[in-house]
Amino acid sequence: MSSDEEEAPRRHSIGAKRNPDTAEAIRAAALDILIEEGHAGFSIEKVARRARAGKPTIYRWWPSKAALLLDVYHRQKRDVEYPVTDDLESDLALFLTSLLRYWRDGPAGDIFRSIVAEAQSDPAAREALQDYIAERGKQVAGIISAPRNGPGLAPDFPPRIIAELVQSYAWMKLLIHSLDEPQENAGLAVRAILRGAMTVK
Amino acid sequence: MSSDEEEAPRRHSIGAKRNPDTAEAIRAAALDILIEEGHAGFSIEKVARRARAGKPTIYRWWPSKAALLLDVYHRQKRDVEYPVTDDLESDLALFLTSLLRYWRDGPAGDIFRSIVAEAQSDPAAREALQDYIAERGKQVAGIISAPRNGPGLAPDFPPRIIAELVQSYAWMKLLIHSLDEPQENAGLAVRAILRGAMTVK
DNA sequence: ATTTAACGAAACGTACCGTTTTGATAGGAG
DNA sequence: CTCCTATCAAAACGGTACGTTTCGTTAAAT
Repeated sequence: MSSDEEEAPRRHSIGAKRNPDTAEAIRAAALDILIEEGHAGFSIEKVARRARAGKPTIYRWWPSKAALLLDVYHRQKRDVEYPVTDDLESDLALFLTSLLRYWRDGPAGDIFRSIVAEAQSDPAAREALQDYIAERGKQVAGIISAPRNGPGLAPDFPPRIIAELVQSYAWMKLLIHSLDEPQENAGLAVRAILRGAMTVK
Repeated sequence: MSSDEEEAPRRHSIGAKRNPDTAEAIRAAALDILIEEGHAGFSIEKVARRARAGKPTIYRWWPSKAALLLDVYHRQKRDVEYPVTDDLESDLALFLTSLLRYWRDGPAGDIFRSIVAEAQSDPAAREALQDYIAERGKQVAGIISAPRNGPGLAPDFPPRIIAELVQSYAWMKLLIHSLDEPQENAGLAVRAILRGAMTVK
C-alpha cells in the first residue's frame, strides 16, 4: 500500500502556458482511481496525490468532480455501433447491445455511473448530462430515421421517444449493475419498442 | 439561519427499549433536510443536529445514509395507480403517468433520486435497490399479465421486459429532472412498447 | 433491587472540501 | 535581453462530515 500507487512522474511548470503532461496525468489518475476504488473512493485529493499535481491545478482546469469525470468519459474511445441497414430492428438491437457491452467491458460504465451519481448533487453536472443525453439521443434518432428500403418508423411517431426508451433501458441496467444479462433481453426490449409486445389484433 | 431550523423537541432515553419518538424525529429531520437542501446538503451530522439526536443513535438503527433514505422513502404514502381494466395500454399509461406525477409533486422523487445516487457508492444500497426494483417490477408485471377480455401481451413475451422498459423510462426522467414533460410522451412510450412504433407490415 | 439497553452529548482521529499563499519555472511581449 | 505573466507543486488553511468511543442519564426488563 504505497502512497502514490504506481505512476508519479515529477513535473513542474513549463512557463506561462498549460502543461499538457499535467493535464494528462490528472486524467489518467482520475481514471485509475475510479477503476480501482470506484465512485466511493474517488476524490480530488486522491487524484492530486496520485498525479503528483497540486489541488489548485485541478480546480484551475476542472471546476468540479463532475467536470473531470465528464472530460475523462469523453476521451474514452467509444466502441459503440450506430449501424444503418435495411433492418431497423436489428440496427437498434445492435446499437443497444454494443452500448451495454461497451459499458460492461471497459471503464466507461464505471465513469458514466459516477457522472450520473454526481449529477444528483451538482446542478451543473445535471445540465451537462441533459445536454449529453440529448446529443446521443439525436444520434440514435439518426439510426431510427435513416431512409430504408424495409419498413421504418410510423411517420407520425417521434423518433426521440424511441431513442429515449432505448437509452433509458441501458441506463437502468448500468445503474443497478445488471449489464451482464443475456443479450436476448435487449433484443426483446427492442422488439417490443418497435413491433409491440401485444398480440396482433 | 438558526442552528436547528424549526423542530427540536427535547427527548431522552425511555429505558431499555427503542424510543419511537426519536426514530420519528430522525426520519422527519432527514426528510426535511432532503427537501430543503437536496442530496448535496444531506448528511447524518445535519440530521442528528436537527432531530436533537445523537449520531450513535442514528447509526444504531440505520447503518448507512442509504438505509435511512430507503426507510424514509418506504414510509412515504405511495400515490401510484396499478389499474387493471380491459385496456392494457391505458392501464400501463395510467401507471406510468401516475408514477411520474408522484415523483414530481411530492418529496418522493427527491428521496428516490438520492437513493439511486447513493447506490452508486454503497454496495448494500445497490442490492437493496435491485431488490426493490424487482419487487416493483412484479407489481407492474401484475398489471400486464392480469386476465383481460381485450387483447393482452403476446403469450411468449416475458412481462418482466415490459415492466423494466416502463420503469427505466420513468427512472431516466427522474434522474435528469425531466418529470414535467407533457403527459403525451409517456403515452407514446407506452404505445410503442405495447403496439410498436413501426409501420404495420 | 439489579441488570440491561437506549439515549443525548461531547470528543476522538481521519478524510475531503475548496481556497490561499509561497516560491520556482519558463514562455511571451516589448 | 528584460520584464511581465501565467502555470506549476507544495503546504497550509478553516470548515464539514465521516464513523466510533466514552460518559452520565434514564427507565424498562428481569
